[in-house]
Amino acid sequence: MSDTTDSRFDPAQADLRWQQAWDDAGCFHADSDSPKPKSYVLEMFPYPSGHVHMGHVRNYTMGDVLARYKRMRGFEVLHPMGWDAFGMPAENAAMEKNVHPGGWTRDNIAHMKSQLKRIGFALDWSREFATCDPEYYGHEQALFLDLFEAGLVYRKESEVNWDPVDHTVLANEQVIDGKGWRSGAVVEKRKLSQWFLKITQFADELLTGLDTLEDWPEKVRLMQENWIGKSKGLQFAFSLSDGQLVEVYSTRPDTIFGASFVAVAADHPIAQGVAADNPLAAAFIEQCKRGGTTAAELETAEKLGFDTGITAAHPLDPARALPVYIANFVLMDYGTGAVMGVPGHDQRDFEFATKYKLPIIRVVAKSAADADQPFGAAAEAGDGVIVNSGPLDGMDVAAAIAEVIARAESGQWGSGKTVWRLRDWGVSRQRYWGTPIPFIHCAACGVVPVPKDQLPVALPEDVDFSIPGNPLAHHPTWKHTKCPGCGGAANRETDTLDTFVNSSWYFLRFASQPDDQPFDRAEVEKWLPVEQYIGGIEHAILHLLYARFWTRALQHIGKLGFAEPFASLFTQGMVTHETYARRAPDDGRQTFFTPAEVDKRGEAAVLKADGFPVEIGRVIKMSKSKKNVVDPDEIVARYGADAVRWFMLSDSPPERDLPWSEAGIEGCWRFVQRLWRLLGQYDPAATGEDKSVARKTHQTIAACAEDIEALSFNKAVARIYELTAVIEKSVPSASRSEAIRSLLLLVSPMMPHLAEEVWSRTGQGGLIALAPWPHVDSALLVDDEVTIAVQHKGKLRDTLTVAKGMPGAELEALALASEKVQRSLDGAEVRKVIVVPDRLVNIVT
RNA sequence: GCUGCUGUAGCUCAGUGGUAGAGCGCAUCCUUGGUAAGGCUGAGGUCGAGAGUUCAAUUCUCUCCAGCAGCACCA
Repeated sequence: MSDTTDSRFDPAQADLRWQQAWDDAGCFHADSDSPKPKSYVLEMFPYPSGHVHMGHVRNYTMGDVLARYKRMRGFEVLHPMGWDAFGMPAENAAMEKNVHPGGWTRDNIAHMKSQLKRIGFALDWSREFATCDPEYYGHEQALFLDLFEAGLVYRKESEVNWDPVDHTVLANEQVIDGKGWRSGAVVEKRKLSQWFLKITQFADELLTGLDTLEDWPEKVRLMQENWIGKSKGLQFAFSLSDGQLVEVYSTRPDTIFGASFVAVAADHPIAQGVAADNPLAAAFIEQCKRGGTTAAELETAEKLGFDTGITAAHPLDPARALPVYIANFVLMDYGTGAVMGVPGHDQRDFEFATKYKLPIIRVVAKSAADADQPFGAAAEAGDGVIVNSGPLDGMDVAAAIAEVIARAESGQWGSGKTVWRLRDWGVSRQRYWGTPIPFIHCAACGVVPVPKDQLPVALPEDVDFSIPGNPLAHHPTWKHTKCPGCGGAANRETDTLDTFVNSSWYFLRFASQPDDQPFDRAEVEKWLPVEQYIGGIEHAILHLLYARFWTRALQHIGKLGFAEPFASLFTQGMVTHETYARRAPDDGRQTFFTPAEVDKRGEAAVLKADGFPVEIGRVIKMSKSKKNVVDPDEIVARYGADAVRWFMLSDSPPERDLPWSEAGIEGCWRFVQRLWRLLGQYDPAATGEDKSVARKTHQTIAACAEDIEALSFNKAVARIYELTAVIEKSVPSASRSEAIRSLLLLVSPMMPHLAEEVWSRTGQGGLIALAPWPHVDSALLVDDEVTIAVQHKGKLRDTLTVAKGMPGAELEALALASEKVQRSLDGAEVRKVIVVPDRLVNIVT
């Protein structure tokens, strides 16, 4: 019966053979001209750090299962791979190991590619590229020039976040708690001329566009919404006693009659002006600047102010003069850098007013009768009716806001304004290993774009990393060139582009890669938008917002016909592992050990080297510093690609973290072998029907399809376990053989090597990678017999097995006739019987 | 502080207005020619807590508790 003579599946033999067979057959080559419906499955491309880690394996396994499944369903699938190859680590390696960033990156790519191939991913490697390829970044330079012509690129002097360790500028979002996201160094402020992309021009579109992204996680949409940070309010000016004007912004102009002071930021011009001839004010400003910026420090920081002695006239009650303070809690870079203080209805203002004994005026109350209710220990920021506000009294908050804005506009002392938290995207980096910004600085002509026929502006190969700062800037010859305008001597721009620019359009280049332009619009539009994009939640804001912006910008200049690149987004969880450590007895510092150095004995663990116990710590994301990493190469070498792939899909829902464990991978390995034995029993000659097996088979096929389409791989896995158990317990029949064949097809996207091996040994033609998904007989999806629960006093007393659809009256009679039920009733009077057909009978006494 | 997510077997998770499930782990036993293994059987649950709606709530509603994540002097 069995054609599989080997008693065990040997991945070391099979994996490589089938990977070669797929390559030879060109199975995963995506044909842009195919008449089939198209599906673009994309995982976020990796940075070539040198090693594939478990997080990559999980990410790419998910995409791979989906891609293989889609192909089985008759789609022409684009599932590409490439390399996000520019960035700091290559330069760090260059400095530390005295290698060239390009060579280091190329070596890493070669190694990681071989690792990915060993896991058997169904990728179209013919479309592979690295963002450090001059062809790629040359096209990127061309796109950058296009955006420049469209007015979406500009240069301005701005205060920047300077990382003193990396010697580079950081975007706001790359500064975390005042420190560089990569170096961890405390960031300094510097003024530099920088290149910017006008992302703010699309702020509203990027915000409203989120509503169209129904297949994105709610969480990610919310994070982007917060990041864009739209707020509506009134911007207006106070006339000051010294003759100046100060602009303030408020989202609650309805509370304007509750204002009891004006506060400006320490670096506001008014504050600077006061400080110029008041040493006390200058000292206070210095004190503000020393204040910490971490969340914890801000939480506990006391609200502090300095009374400038200046007063501001209230625009709706000119008799009132409000004191003007310099305050440590007002930020210069949001709104106008100055606020009106309304202590009654803003917690910060409340704390400030309490400290400096300023009036706290109630202007919003539960009802008009509560107009003089005293405040408790906090401000009241909620809704209500306006009181103590002259012409606004009796209005609700929304009406009062509209009224104040209308009065400000007609009185010409202010106007309604929308303020965004989002800033333009500073893309200049003072580094070597990035896309050179294609501009030339000419003393006569100014800043001139490099003509497109001179692209790419290629990086020089000979660079010196021994001097701190930008190697491009101190290269002896590279920057010297001729001005395209006047032909005179000129200098190249030595800044390079933020690497997030590289990843803002790579998904377009995967779809179409002509030599003479970045992409062909028609071809891109055949594939895009990406049907399913999969990656880590850490890119929820930066990469995904930039890619959305870039796509919209290209649409804006007529290069694309769609606005959103990723129709559906999935953010997968991390791969985690427990940690093993010992604490030094003197200072309590932890020394961590790798899983390989440790022997687990039940709940405890000992160090192999000395046999003494180690502490088992929390289950956290695999990281080098905690040494809780498992190397995919070793695991694949021991268990083969399929067991690892299976582990990545089973147990945890894909959006949640997946705890790696030795026991887990062992279980997967055993299941691979169990399947091997079962699938080898395929016998096309068997006869006879087994309805329950047939039913289970078709139910599983239908459910697995739904699960895979919803990316609920763990559910599909659970159903495959169930079907496996059912088939194992069945006796030979045609139904059983069909079940085995279906099971083989169901597992083939997840365990492709095992599946090919069985497919070939059981004499089925061709490659299973190209076979269609099994057909579902919908007649077999419903059971024709059902089990009915019989309850009395809320407890189960008996079950009945009856034909599906039996009428309620018959069920009731059968239930009451049950011996077990009669025993439970014990002669009690039946008051009511609830019958739910095909489900249960409940007898109430 | 605000927002979101999650609480079901020892672990990781399915599931449902009506009989509480799977895999792993654990225990007993069998096999020792599928053997760095295979199999039988079994134990194990206040479905986070409380209240409400209902004949019936793990499921629906409300309140609370715990854990995780993101955001945050954003005016």
